[in-house]
Order: sequence, then structure tokens, then C-alpha cells
Amino acid sequence: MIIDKRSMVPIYEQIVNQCKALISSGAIKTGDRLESVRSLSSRLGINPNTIQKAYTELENQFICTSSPGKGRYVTADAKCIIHENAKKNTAALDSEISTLVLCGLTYDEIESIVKSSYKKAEKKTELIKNLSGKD
Amino acid sequence: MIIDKRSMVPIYEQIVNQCKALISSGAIKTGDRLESVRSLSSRLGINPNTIQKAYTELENQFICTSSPGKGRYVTADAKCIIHENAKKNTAALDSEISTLVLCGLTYDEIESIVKSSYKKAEKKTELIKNLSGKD
Amino acid sequence: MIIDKRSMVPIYEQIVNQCKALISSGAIKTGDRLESVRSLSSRLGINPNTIQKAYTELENQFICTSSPGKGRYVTADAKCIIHENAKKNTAALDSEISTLVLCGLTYDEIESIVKSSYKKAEKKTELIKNLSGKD
Amino acid sequence: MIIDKRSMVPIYEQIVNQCKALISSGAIKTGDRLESVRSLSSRLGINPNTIQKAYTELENQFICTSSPGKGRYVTADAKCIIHENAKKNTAALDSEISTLVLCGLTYDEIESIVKSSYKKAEKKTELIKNLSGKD
DNA sequence: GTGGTCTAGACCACG
DNA sequence: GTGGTCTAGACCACT
Repeated sequence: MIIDKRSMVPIYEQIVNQCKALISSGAIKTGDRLESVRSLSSRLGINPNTIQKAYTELENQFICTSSPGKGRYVTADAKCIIHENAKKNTAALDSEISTLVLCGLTYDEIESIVKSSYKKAEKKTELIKNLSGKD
Repeated sequence: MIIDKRSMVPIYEQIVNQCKALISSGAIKTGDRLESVRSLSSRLGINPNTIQKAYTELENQFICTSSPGKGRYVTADAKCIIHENAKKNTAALDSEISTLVLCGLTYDEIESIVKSSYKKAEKKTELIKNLSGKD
Repeated sequence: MIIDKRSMVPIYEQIVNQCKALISSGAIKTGDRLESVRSLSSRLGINPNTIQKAYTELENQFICTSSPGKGRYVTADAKCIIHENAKKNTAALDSEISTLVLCGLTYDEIESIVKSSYKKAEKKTELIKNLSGKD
Repeated sequence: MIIDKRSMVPIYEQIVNQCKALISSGAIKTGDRLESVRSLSSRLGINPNTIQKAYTELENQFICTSSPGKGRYVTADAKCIIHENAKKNTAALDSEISTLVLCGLTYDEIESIVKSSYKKAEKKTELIKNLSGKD
């Protein structure tokens, strides 16, 4: 995982997103065990509470389930849930697009920005996938 | 203006955005006087300090200037500044798009969501414009 | 007079400064009558209260005296008082220089800025003097 | 830090200036954590909001960045930015020098005042630096 | 009346 | 614990 402590995106949310990415890309599969809170915490140098919060969020979205004493395991529907939830939760994107439109940008200008953002995102996704071995 | 006190977007930022929208759409023009802190405060039922913060932000972006005892006035370049700044600040959009890509969405899926967001934003912009008379 | 309503310097202070300049340069002399509040007010398009405040300040510094019903007249020592007061009131300059020193500027850098400021000020002084005929 | 509550300079601006001084002098370095809002607030006996405003100003100038939950950190370019900004913002100094010129002071008189101001400023800078240990 | 500053005290999200 | 936001109410300088 790649955690940017300076990012505006909360650390716990970065972890949630990258866990989703690893599952979505197939690097982690249904039934696999997620790295333990303590292990991930010490590896990333991040407070265990923060990892805990991220994992709890994943559980709330039924992406993993916890077996006390054993660990956390990826559910069967995880990949599908991730994909569907992403399509539904457009509130943040709505808000960003809205800001641009309010500032007078045309659809073409916005589409061009989105394309550029998409390319950046593709590269980032590659990076995370490639690191997934050590993950 | 339309303020949603329950929104995740801070009230002062909503005010900043809508002021930009009113200027961008031409409802408020270069040299026009912005509604006073106290007046807008009492009309929206929002604390004067919050309005002050929003207006200070507009000043920092050189969208308006203040003359103590007189009021705040829209600068000559305001419209242009608003448009250019919006194009530059793509960090938030990058982050949102990135989340979607990480969750496995294709470019087409994202484009479709963006289109839908754009339509919503257009309607919202119309609303704010139309209310500007009563503003 | 040249009044910049957008300036950070309060209007009444601009008037005080320019009155001092006109006296200092000899455009207005000891015993001369200052333009009336109403006349100056309508000529500059500025609120009479603001002119009043400026003239009161000049009186407090013994630069002029008021004869109710007659007008305001420049005192004998005016020129001297203006020059001496300017030398004494270094608080504002101290504060500005202090800011620059705190930011790590050397004396040479500051002197260079002061020189540049001085040249601008000379030009402005010329402007005000030349306009003093219509004043 | 040394805060003068009676000064004409707003408290938040005094804090901004002294933070810049501490960074400029090397007492606080790139990557260092600034004292927390609450801590500085209680130590100086000043309202947290005022500290917050000062720190926000430092962020706007890209002198520090904030990580909610962690603290504020000095950016890499901070020292450079402080120095450059100080050189650019000559408006206030222009205005002060202009006042002196309008009052009939010669360049030599002004230079002498500036020298005296510079010496005062040097002493003040020393004071702030020396206190930085206890800061 | 206007904007600018400050205090006091509260709530939230983040780590 | 940290920073971010908001409310309530006050005082000041300027027009």
C-alpha cells in the first residue's frame, strides 16, 4: 500500500480504498485473509486505531467479515459490492462537478479534466497492483 | 442563495461557491457591491463570522476587495479568476476519479456518472441564478 | 487632491496627509484658509463627516485652527510641526521594517526597497503639488 | 513568542510574523511540527480561534501544511517563500515612506529613520530567537 | 451602517 | 490529543 500522510484524504479512507483496489484487481480474492491490524499497522507505521477504523468500514460494507481470534476474511460478493457501491456513491463527485459548473466551466472543459484525472488514476492503480506482492 | 446546513460541505464554502456562481453567471457584475456581512447573515440565519470567513476567502482569491465602512466590491478580473482557478484545482476531482478507478470502474462507466452529475449541476446552477433576483 | 477609495489607508488619513503635503510644499501658506468642509466634500464626492474628521485631526496637531463661522486657518508653525511630527512618528515604519527583518531581509535589501519606495513617493508628491492649483 | 495585546498590529498578525521569524532564523526548520493550536493558545493566554486564524494564514502562504489529528508541519520551501514574499509586499512600506516624503522629509532624513528602525528590529529579532528555546 | 478583530465555548472528524 | 468549523456576542475603526 501507498499511504500519503499529507493527503487531504483521511488515512483510514486511503486504506479502505486501497483494500478495495486490491480486491477489485484480484490481488486479494474471496476467502483470503486480510493482513492483521497489528501487522499492517507496524508495516505502514500508522496508528493501529486507524487501521481498525478502516477494517471496520470494510466490514460495514460487507466486504469482509471478522472471526474474533482468527482474522478478517474477504466475502464472496466483495468484488461485486465494491463495484456497485462505487457507482452509487456519486455524492462527492456530484459536489465536485457542481463546483466546476458553478464556476462557469463547459461540459467539454470538465470532460477534458476528467480524462486527465482518469489517466493519473490508471497509473496509480498500476502502482498499487504491482506493490501487492509485498502487501 | 441556497444553504444546506446538513451538507458535508462547510457553510462558508457553500457561500464562496455560490458567490462565484452568481459572478460567473453574470448575476453579479464587476464593480457591484456584495451584500453586507450582517445583511446576508440575518437573511440566511447564519452567524456573521461564517459569512465573514467566506468573504475573506473571496478576497484572498482577488475576487472582491473590501472598503471598511463602505462594503465589498467585485474586482474587474473576478469572472476570469474564478474560471481559471476552477480549471487548475483538480486535486479533489483527481481523488474522486481515482477512487472510482480503484474500485474497478471503466472509463465509460465514469463518463456516464460524470454526465449525470453534470446534468444535476446544471439544474442547481439554474436554481441559484433564478434566486439571484430575490438575493 | 487625489483620493483612492480602495486604498488600505483610511480616506480621512489620506486627506490629512495631503493637506500636510500642500502646506509642506508651500502650496498652502500660514494664515491661508482651508477649503470648507462642504466644498471639499462635494468636490471629492466624499462624506462630509470624513472631511470633518480629517480637519479635526489637523486641529489636534495644531496645524490649523478653527474660527466658528469663518473657517479654518493654517497656523504659523504648521510647516515646522508637520516636519517634526513626521520624524517622531516612526512607530508604523518601525513595524514595517521589523516585519522585513523578521523575514530575513538584510539591511541592503531593505535599503533598496526604501529607495524604490522613495522614488514612487516623489512622483506622487509632484502630482499632488501640480494639482494644488485646482485645490 | 512576545505578544503585545495593546499593539495596533492584530494579534493573529503578530503570531504570523513571529512564526515566520522563527522559521527564517532557523529556530524552526523544514518538517518541524508547529506548536498545537490549543497549546500555544493556553501558553500565550490567547483564544484558540485567533491562533487558528494565524496558522490558517501561514497555510495560505504555503509556509506550513496541516494534518488533522496530527498537527501542522513546516513546508520545504517555507524559508524561501517567507523571504520572497517579504520582498514583494512593499505596499505598506511605500505608504509609510510616502507619508514622510509628503511631510517634507529628505531622503537622508528618511534613511536615518530607517537605520534606526533597523537597529530596533534587529534587537527584537534577537529577543524572539532567544525565546524560541522556551517556545 | 460597514468591515475587521477578538473572545468564549461548542461540536465534529481524525489519529 | 490534533485541526476544522460554527455560533454567540462583543468592541473597534471607518463612512
